[in-house]
Amino acid sequence: MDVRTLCLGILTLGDASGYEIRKMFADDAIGEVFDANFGSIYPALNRLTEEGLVVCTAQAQEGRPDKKVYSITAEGRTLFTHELMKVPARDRFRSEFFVTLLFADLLPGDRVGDLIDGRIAHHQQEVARLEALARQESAGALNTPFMVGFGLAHHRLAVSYLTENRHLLENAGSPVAQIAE
Amino acid sequence: MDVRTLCLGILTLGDASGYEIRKMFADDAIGEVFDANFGSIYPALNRLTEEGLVVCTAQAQEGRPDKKVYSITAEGRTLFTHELMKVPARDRFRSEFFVTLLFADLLPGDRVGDLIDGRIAHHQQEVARLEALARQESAGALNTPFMVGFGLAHHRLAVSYLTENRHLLENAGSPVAQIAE
DNA sequence: CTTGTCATATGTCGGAAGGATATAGTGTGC
DNA sequence: GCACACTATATCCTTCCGACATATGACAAG
Repeated sequence: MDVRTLCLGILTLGDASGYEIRKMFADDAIGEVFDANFGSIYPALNRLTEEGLVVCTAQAQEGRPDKKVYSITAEGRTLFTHELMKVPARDRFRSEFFVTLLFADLLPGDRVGDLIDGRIAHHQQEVARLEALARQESAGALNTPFMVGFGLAHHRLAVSYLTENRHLLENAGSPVAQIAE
Repeated sequence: MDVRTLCLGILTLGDASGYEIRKMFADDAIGEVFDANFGSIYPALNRLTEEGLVVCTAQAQEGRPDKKVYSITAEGRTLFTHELMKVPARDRFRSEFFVTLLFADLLPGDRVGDLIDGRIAHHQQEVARLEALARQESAGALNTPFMVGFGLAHHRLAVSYLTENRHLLENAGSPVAQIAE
């Protein structure tokens, strides 16, 4: 499942421009489970257009630059449905934050605490953002209670895990603490 | 932080071959927070060797093919420490499974349940695997209680979240359920 | 009035890497 | 002897990530 397929999926829910699609990944709950940015979205949309899976209509706007709105074709819908029936590939995850924590004993003593504090704050911001999203009446078709709830559970776990387990790391590089052990 | 940096980090903990490094990503807790496979590990090691950040020693083995063991240089250590002090980039996550669930209403009625069942089973296997890892006396330097605990928390959350919230999806495509609503 | 910032828009480039594939050696089971 | 699994190294091609570029329009600050 590539970004092209994701764009098809999003367009099954309604027409959108490249910029709007990218905003969905950035702001909506779909961004909790899939990441895509301009560098892949625009080439994907261009390719889909060439392949007749979407059609593109240029629109002028007032107070804003012109935009290109993409609509899915019947062929595009068929392909997306077919892709959806495939066995999902395994998840992919990379976190530089956690890799850094893995080598916490190489960091200066207060660096680990700072990193963890900053990270907890980030997750709390995300919780607040998703809670606000959940409260919206017209949150958008991508922000189902299931998806928003998953994002919330995910960020809340991170906060609680870091809070409860930071003690395992925070004295790791401290010679005084190691002498005490 | 790229795979090259990750290889350097792993080699600070001891010499290893490309295959062993890849096995760490596949089997150890580091694989819960960073994904790398042959396609990126070997080019990374070759590049690190060219740049003098690691040195490579070919070793013959009994009962197995020969292997190339990589050792980090002092220059490599310095670079890794320097990289570790950088602000970690944001996490990257993609899950075809959850994307598929996002379009659950396009799936046949029992497909969603099958996907969720299979997914829960997968997470439970991972929990069992990590629990066994946590019980090992010599689990390896990469399998710290913090990292293993994070992986366990993560998979356990997935199981409980899917179990408790699958009802939001499983009647999604059912006309009978929608009439009842 | 000018400059800077932000949001809305589209787009591209170069390097990294993901998945699949290839090859080789060794051992085990049928 | 063949198939399979594990240990090993390696590569290829497609995708995409992060940074960057450009344009339009609105707004704020000096």
